[in-house]
Amino acid sequence: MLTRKQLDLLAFINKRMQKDGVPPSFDEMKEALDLRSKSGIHRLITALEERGFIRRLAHRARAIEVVKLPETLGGEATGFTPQVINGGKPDSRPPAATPIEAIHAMELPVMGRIAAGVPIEAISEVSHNVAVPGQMLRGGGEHYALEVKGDSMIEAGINDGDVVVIRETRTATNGDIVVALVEDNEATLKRFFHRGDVIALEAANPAYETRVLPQEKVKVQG
Amino acid sequence: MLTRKQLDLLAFINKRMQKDGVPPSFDEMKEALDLRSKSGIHRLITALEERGFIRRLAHRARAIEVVKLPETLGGEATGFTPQVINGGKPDSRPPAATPIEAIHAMELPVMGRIAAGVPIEAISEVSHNVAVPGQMLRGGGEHYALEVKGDSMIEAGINDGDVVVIRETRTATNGDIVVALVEDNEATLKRFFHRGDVIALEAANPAYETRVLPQEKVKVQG
DNA sequence: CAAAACGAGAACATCTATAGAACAAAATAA
DNA sequence: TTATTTTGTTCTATAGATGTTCTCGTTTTG
Repeated sequence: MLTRKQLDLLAFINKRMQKDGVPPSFDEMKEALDLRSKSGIHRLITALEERGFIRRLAHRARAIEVVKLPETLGGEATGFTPQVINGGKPDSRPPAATPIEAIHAMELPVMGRIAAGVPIEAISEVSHNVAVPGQMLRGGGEHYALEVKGDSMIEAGINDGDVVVIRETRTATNGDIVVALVEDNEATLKRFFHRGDVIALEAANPAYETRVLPQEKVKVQG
Repeated sequence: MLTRKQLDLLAFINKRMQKDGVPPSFDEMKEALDLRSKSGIHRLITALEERGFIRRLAHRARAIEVVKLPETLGGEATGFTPQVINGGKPDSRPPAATPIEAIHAMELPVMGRIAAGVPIEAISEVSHNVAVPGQMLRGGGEHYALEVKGDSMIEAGINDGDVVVIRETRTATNGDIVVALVEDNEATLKRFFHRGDVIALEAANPAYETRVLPQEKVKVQG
């Protein structure tokens, strides 16, 4: 797939990206490959682009991005034996090279933990961030993330330790799973129901009871 | 992808966002990069926007948002253990050789559906892609995604309709959740146990039985 | 509302970077 | 070996990146 020089160059670019965060210029690549002219680099770059290993923005300085790496540079190194599967079974192994196409994703702050079962103290500080695909952030508004403590929502597919993405809002409709602030000091993750003038917070686990609270004591947070 | 200045500016903006919660003004950026004019900043900002690293509202003060960070600034935090279902041994490949760790998210092909309960036909074609945060992909190797059909793994947090991320491998240790190919024509998602010279595939749902099969009839796929 | 803060962008100069033609030598494949 | 591809070089033309100064609207805020 790649010639020696092309591989060398790709390895160099990749190394520089890892180290500096900035792709090398043609001149720097020239130095690295011990050439006396940038023109050769230009051809190698073109070849790499043509083969899909790098991507570039035309006419932009240093606008190089490594898209995939060949196996020999570390995409895959294990010694598993590729088995031949018969019977018309499509071999579903992904292509040899590792696609690392970046997509639209955002960092969301994990604000702390929230109880899915027993309410714990209200939302506290930011602990760290998680990357979340853009698709999860539809609908506008501010989003944040919480780590779930407890198992009351287990039947809704939310388990202890899961990180949930919350869209900030003050309103909810029946059946929504919401972060509710109860009496201004307990945050809890429950399913929301409006019954007359009270609000029911129901867990998705029979082991927990539904809590019914006066409207004014419940604040929907997300 | 980015030039030095662009990277510096992006890093500065990001830092300020983390610290103050408010993006810096052009003047503040000007100071930070030791320029005498905001105009240069304006151009850098434009370049960053063009490359998709920041997003802006035109004609709004400080209306800058960092959308993504290049690998090297990787705010990629720790702690979050994603519910990645992958079979296979821990992988000790050096980070530098594993580019996918550095990427925030990538598209994985959903290769089809897999039975968590009753085995269905083996893995078939690519249906679509899903975005997966880079953190789920650590450990090197090839990854792909499968949509889960059935509910046998429900107690492991894997429900009907979930999309699981699979890391391709041929080996597994006891207790791993694996995609197993049984008798070359049924793919199934189960917990893997090696018992003497037979292999047990156990569902995480009491309603399903553990299947015990001769070693040679089971092939671990991921 | 009005002053202060802020952002958009034109114009100019300087330096760096990329594009690519042209030709020769070396490596590889047929 | 011959044909083809890959490499190495030199040179030139264009274009991008950056720094600077100034001007002109808009937005924020007291």
